[in-house]
Amino acid sequence: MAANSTVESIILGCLTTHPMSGYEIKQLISLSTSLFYNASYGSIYPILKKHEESGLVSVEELIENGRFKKIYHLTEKGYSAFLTWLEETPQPITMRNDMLVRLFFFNNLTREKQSDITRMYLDHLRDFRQRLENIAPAAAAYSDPYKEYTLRWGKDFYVFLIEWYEKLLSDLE
Amino acid sequence: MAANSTVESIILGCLTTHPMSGYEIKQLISLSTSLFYNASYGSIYPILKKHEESGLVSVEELIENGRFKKIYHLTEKGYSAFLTWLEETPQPITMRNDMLVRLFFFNNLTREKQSDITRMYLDHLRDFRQRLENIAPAAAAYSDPYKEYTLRWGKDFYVFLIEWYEKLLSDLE
DNA sequence: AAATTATATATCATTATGATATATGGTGGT
DNA sequence: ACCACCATATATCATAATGATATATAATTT
Repeated sequence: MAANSTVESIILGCLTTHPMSGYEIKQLISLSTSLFYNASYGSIYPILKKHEESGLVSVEELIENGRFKKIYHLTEKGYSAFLTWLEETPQPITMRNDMLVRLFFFNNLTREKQSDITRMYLDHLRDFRQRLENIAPAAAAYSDPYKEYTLRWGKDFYVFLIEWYEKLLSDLE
Repeated sequence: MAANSTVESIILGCLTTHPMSGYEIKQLISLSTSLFYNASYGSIYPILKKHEESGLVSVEELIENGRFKKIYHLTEKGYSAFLTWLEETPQPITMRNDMLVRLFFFNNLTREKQSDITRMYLDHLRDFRQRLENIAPAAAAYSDPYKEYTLRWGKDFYVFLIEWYEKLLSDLE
């Protein structure tokens, strides 16, 4: 019923595999969806509290190795709300692409500084792409083809970006 | 001097071409950078006030056709702060990609619903791409190659997305 | 003449980030 | 054995940004 936001739904989605703590949800998001949709502790903990109040999750409080811990379980109502969200029309992409803003105003820089910035950015893109390649084997162990698809998207996107800025750099020189 | 944020710098960047009102800045952003970096009135007006207090812009208040209006001028200090920001290392991309979150959790849907959502999304992408093609002639009139580059990036990105989801759809079917 | 759209500024509740605070358990080095 | 550091774990807060709404007038369309 509840018209959940995307972050609210990601949290429910994480809990579909197994019950976990807020900390583990954050870890999972960082390793998987963060490339295309991130969430901070400052979002996650308040949303978990809200989900509890709405009955979408239930909380199991326990002490593990002497450490206090809250394990969140997805309720039937929570899974139903998640499915309702999942079937909705996807929202358009929004992004914060700092490099493109700089390119937009490149006419204020010398040709040399333009090339410097583009080269620096290409280094970052190549580095990031390599990190995505490195986590590929771990993701393959998921045995969920859709998790692999989203990782594939990330790699394809960074290949697109690298080729695009390589072309830009050669145009500048 | 001032460690400006990207939105703060976009506003300064807009004023490098000619003095304009907050309303005109918003219009300009919507037509140009919004694809890769958007800003709302709720950001723009408070930032303009802040820029005025920092001496990065000066304000000219006037009445045009009986309507009250504030025209913001970039000061030398403002242009200098803009250049300082422009030469900094670009920040990594962050995005909100709702469709990829749904794909990440596609295992919770029937094959038919998966295809429906993907097809709907492809319609949206094709529509959006067409709108980008339509504004191309207007942007060409800028006579600034870097403005054209960023528009080119937008079009290339949407071509990438359309091809990617066409492939996904054929995999699903 | 009426309705709608465009111009123009401003604020507000809500959402989200990034940083910080607090605390304990485990690991590695000397 | 001790210390430093890192991982686990929850929580809050100032700051930032959105999307909506309020207000007002001019211009355009019906």
